[in-house]
Amino acid sequence: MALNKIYNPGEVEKKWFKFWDDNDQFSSYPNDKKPYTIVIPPPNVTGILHMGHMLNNTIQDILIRKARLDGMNACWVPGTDHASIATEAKVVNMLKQKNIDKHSISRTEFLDHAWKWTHKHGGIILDQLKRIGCSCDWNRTKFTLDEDMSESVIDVFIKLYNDGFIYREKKMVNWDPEARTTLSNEEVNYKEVDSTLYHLKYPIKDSDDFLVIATTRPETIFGDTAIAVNSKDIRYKKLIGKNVIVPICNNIIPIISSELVDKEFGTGCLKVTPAHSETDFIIGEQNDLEIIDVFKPDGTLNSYGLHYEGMDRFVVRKKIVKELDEKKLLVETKNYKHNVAISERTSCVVEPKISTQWFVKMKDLSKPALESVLNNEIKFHPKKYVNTYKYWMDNVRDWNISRQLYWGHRIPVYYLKNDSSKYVVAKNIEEAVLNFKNKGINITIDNIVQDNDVLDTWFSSWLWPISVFDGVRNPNNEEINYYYPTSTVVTGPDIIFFWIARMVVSGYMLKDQKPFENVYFTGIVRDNQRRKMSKQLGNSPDPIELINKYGADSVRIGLLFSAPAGNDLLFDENLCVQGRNFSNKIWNAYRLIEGFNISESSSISDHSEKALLWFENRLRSTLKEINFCFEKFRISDALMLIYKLVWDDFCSIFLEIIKPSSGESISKKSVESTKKYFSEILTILHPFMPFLSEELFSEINKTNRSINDESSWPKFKKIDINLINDFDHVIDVVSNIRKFKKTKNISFKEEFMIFHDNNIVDIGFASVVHKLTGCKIVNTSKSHDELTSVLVGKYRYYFDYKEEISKENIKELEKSLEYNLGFKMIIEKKLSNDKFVNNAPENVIQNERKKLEDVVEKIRLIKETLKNHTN
RNA sequence: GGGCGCUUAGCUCAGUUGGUUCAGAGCACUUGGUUUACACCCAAGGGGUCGGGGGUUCGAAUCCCUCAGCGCCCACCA
Repeated sequence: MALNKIYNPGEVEKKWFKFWDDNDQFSSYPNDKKPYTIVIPPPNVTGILHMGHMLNNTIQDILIRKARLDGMNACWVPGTDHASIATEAKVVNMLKQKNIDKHSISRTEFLDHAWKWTHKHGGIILDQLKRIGCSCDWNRTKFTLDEDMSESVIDVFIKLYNDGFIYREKKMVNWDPEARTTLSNEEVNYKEVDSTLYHLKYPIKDSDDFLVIATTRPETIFGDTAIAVNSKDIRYKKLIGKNVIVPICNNIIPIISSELVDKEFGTGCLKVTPAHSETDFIIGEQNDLEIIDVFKPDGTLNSYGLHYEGMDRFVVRKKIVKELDEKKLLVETKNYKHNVAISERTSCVVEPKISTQWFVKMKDLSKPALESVLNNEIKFHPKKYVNTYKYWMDNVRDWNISRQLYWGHRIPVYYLKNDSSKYVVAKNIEEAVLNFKNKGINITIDNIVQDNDVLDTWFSSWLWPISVFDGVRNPNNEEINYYYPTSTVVTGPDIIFFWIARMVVSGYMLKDQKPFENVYFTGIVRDNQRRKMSKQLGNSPDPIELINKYGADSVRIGLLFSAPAGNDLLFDENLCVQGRNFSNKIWNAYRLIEGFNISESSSISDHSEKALLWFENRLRSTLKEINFCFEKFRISDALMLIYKLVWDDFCSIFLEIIKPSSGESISKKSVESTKKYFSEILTILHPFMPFLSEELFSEINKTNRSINDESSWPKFKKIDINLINDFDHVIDVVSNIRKFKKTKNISFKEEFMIFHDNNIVDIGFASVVHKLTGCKIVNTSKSHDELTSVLVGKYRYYFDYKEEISKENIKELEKSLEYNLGFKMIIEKKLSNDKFVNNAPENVIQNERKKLEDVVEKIRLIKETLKNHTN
């Protein structure tokens, strides 16, 4: 059957994924082999694949497939995350389009919609991961809201509460008015914006005088409960204790002193709004001020806002400035740059708010987690992120884990209906009744109510490496004991605090063991202008479309061609083209090998035999480097080594040498050995290009089994150094002859004789060189004196060339002589320098001496040649 | 404001302990080429004061200081 000139990945990929799946190739069970475990960073259940996923999961697949070939029990656990706030936002939007307001329906109704949504859109991403070729143990697929996973989450909450690590407190928290929930500090980003600093007059009571305060938030004046000045500020010292009248609402509030006020900022007077600023809250506590919250949960003003009630905070800001201006209470406005808190999920401006929430005490829990990273028990790749990690751990703050959402794990706390200050923590409502009873409160189910809030998504994610093996509920089951700690986790540095740090904390907390040995941080995928990929810019390609266009293998390696760990990746579709070209190159190598006309009788030629040995050495030495790269998690370097091994060494040199001339046959032994090497190459290639390698491996070996069954990662054997030098020498000669022909303007086809006095002719040198240069090489019977001679590179060639050596050639030689003389002087100078001879290491001095000898010899040869031709 | 990191060819990046093999790779580019695996190919070629300046050393892309530019993280003053 004639093979297509171009590799066609579509059918091949479908066929092999089905094969892997049908044969349960990626299933893993505890056995006596060494485990290699990766838990997937679970993508959002309703998400779709983007380039970041593609990169991240390709790397995981490479590591897993490599481990599998290394003979380990490779287990990659897939799954999805319920992504509480993100998914809830999507469902809310969907409902909005149907004209349904989330707050007009019950919790149960909402959850109904959410589950329907999840069932409809969920799991798409898992199928997309299969298209990439991900060799997960698909039977293990988990979802963070699965019953067992949820139970684990609740168990951990209860355990932490009982151990005193979870508490409930009224604190200043971040409030997302759009999602109407609190956020953890990690979910808030800051963005610099151009804003305005308003200077407002506050009349002093029983006086004609007034104070001027500076604020960016005039809409919060209804919550002002004091004006604070610095006690050292002589301007205002005598006013402390007096009262001022808040504009518009006419509240009477005191002027107090606080060290927290910066004299230099604004006017030196701070309006204190304890409900809406962290600093103000502290000042409020110190001075026992009233806390007036002026906002409703959705960010509109409540009844404290008087005639502004029900209007949005930003609308009110504009209107109130206008009103103040009309009342001549606006002194001036100044342009001002400052940072605004933005919700990571909804991108709306976060409001500081006083609220009662559940928190995890992090300080003590973090201690072992910090140590394990600092003492390299857990290794970060690249290392630089250790610093980031350390800083966060050193300054870790308590973790707000409650969210005012429906979609998630509901907080297992039960309150008395008529007195919410009395509560118990329990697995379910029946247990809650019992727990109340133990506290001496006898009530029935009807009198208690469960906390309405759910837990932060990350409160389930941080258990992931343990809970997927059921290690929370059954701490000593066979699976957790076998697979935990896991080997490597692959993720982006953006979730180092959200996820990585917390997994380490929970690992030590629950298992007294690290959760993983290595953390591989990928970079962010950007476009070729360094812009982040985004839907708005339209610069984010759909990985599935790319796969359809180029094939999964090509996109995989295309992404990896420029992705060192931790560096951002600048994606360009041309990388996929390069990947596709590489796929095709390999495909055509296969076509060549498959099309050989094999002769049963002929014995292997000298040069083929030599080439085979040379390539074997080349393969081994490259393999050594590749293994080193894998140890260091230098995945793209490993790929580049294979790329060059295949393209340059195997195709351009090895195959060119052994392939017979047209119509001629090739020895059976050559073909068999070639196929053996090709199989090994395919095996090494397999983690990177699983589909193509499987296809060609099965074709070349006439098997219908997988690489994983038939082959293993090739062993590194000792290299024959002499052989490499020997053959590399041939390649040097070839390249020099090509260079020479170029300078002499001799076409490839034009044959001429080269006489070489090197004894390597007997290893098939002549025919190899002929094949690669078109030059015929003969052992000369003439004495060298009779021939023209030229130095090309570091070799000396004797040519029986029609043309006499020209004046130009002589010029070149003279130039070379000058250069070498100059070089000789430098070395001589160096060697006569006492400082150098006394201080430089012996081997360096020896090298310099050797260099000098070489140059002297070179000069001698040039002089000789010049003499021959001037005579 | 605090911290971390980066600056090497047109682009993306290697460069481990300062020393032969250090100025490299891939891509892009230029030139030439279809000889039956592959034009998704082959061959050849151009290119860089290693961000600037100073220092240590016999010797610096590599170590130190300094300046400039860029990126990231953390905190966040109304």
